[in-house]
Amino acid sequence: MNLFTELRALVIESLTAMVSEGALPEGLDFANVAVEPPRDAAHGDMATNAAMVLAKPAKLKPRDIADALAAKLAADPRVQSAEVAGPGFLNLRLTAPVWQNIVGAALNEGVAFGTSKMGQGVKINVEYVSANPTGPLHVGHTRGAVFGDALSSLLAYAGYDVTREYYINDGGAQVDVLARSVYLRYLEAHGEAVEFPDGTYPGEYLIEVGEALARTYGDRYVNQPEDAWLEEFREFATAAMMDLIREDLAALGVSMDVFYSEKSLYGTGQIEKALDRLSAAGLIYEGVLEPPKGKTPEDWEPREQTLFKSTEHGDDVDRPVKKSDGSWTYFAPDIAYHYDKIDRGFDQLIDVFGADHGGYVKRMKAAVSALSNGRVPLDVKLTQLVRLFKNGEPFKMSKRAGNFVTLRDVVDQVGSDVTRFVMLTRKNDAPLDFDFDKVLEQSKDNPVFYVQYAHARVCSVLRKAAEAGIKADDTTLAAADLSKLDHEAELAVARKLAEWPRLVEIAARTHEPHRVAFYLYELASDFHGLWNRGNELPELRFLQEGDIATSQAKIALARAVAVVISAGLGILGVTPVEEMR
RNA sequence: GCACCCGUAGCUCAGCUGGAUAGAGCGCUGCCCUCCGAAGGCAGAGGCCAGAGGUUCGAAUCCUCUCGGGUGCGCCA
Repeated sequence: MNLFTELRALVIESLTAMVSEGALPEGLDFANVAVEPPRDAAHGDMATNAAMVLAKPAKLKPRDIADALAAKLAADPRVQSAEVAGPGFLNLRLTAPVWQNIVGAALNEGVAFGTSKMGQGVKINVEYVSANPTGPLHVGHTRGAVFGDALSSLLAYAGYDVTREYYINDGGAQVDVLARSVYLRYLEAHGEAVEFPDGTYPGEYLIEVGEALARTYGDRYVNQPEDAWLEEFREFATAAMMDLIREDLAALGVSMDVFYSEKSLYGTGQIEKALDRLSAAGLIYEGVLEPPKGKTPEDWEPREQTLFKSTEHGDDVDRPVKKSDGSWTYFAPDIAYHYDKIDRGFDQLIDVFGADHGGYVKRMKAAVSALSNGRVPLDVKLTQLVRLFKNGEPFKMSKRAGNFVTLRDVVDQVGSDVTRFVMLTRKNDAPLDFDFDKVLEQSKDNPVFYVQYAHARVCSVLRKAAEAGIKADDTTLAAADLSKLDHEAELAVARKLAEWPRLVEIAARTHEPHRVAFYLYELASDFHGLWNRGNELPELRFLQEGDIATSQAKIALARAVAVVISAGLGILGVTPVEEMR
């Protein structure tokens, strides 16, 4: 239940009535009429820009429209007052029952309070992580994983039909490198001394893969030429790495709906099919690319290649789909992969990439635009790097994986919940500082703790209520006499709760799950503020001795806060705690 | 050279399809708390939103340019 949507409907209804009464001309477009919380709470509960937006097309003064609209709105039982202010804003104050009902709605609807029909069941595919299957996930992947997962949950909460997908890059040269690397570990398992030349993966995580190969194949491939074992080792190692990656993801609480293999695109005609499609649109040609100005590679020489005319769809230069030896570039299977997503009927696509793939965005959008005739929008979200700290010092770790900090290193140290929350308290395109000590600190300075503490406090109230023999299940609380929530400080918290459904829609529309984390922090802050005021004003305490009805109303408010925190943390993939330890 | 992202308080960062006097935390200053709701609380100072133009009723937000930082730029994915 989105109160802002409801009030906007009231405003539109009133405007429509004004048109039929002749107070406004026919044919006005109300699309830009908004009902939002004012920046300054002193202005009221909600504000609408209707008069300012309509003044020009209606050829009327903003204040005249505002005055007439105010009179209409004031007649609604939900509206306590409607005042014209500033350049033509209409500030609304709503009656206390409106806010009290929000508390009841949160309790009745539970964590579904805040779900939206905005998505209308639109099929949306979110591709994230998609790390090469050559080793364990590192910190950069962790951020992408958390972001993609939270975004997916957010979109599902907002009414979209979401598919979470991982693209396995198992078709390129890097899996051959992987195979050669495990071959060395395989030899090592047979007691040979090996060295890892440049261009191989020296990480210790391959030792057990080599041992497993030794168990499976015995010494059959020792001192055999590469073409004898390469394919088998590649399959084996890739499968092992994907198992590893799945475990890493599971440790973070991420589970994918689809793992899509790049390799599965080869030899099935799918790549050809996608390129034929582009070709039919006249977007494939043989040509020679100009060298990039200012940074010409040493070995640059003009070369004719098969090119995709991505410039027709917004890219800066056309992009090659075939290498000079006639094999596909990495871009070709990616085109086919995205074509397949379109084929599977997705209405919208989202790709989550690391920031180092930023240069890839335009060509991918161009491909999707061309392949879907502009029907399917692709949004590419780039996640910036994570800087690790410990005690304020830059942090490096490098034993198991070679030279990078793994997802496991992070999750094992601070836990999945903390990792996820911290990584979502920053916009995806802003770099993130992650301090192993600070994120575990139990103080107000730590947003993770602060939000969890608010939830725990509510649980504490519920435990105390039980001890006092006060019935406080959600059904009972929802039916409590909420009109007893009449203190301004309590209504302020209810107002914050009313923002939740609206925030969900904004965050989903902008594909920005960090907004959820910031909202939860604000809600927790308001709740802690109310709690603290109970120190000075005993009547604001949640348990009122000897007054069960009032206690239940106040507990209802607290519980509603916990419900929304649970819902929000659920989107972020964080478990709300019942007590702090 | 070109493209993309970023530039907001001393620091780290929010800021809604453009809305009113630009917010939060940390730090700083002051006050309060002698355990029973203080793993603190209240208040205050602190800003040319990198800069300059433009769009309009109105710009941190949209457009153009400049400066500064990051990332990327044909047979690596």
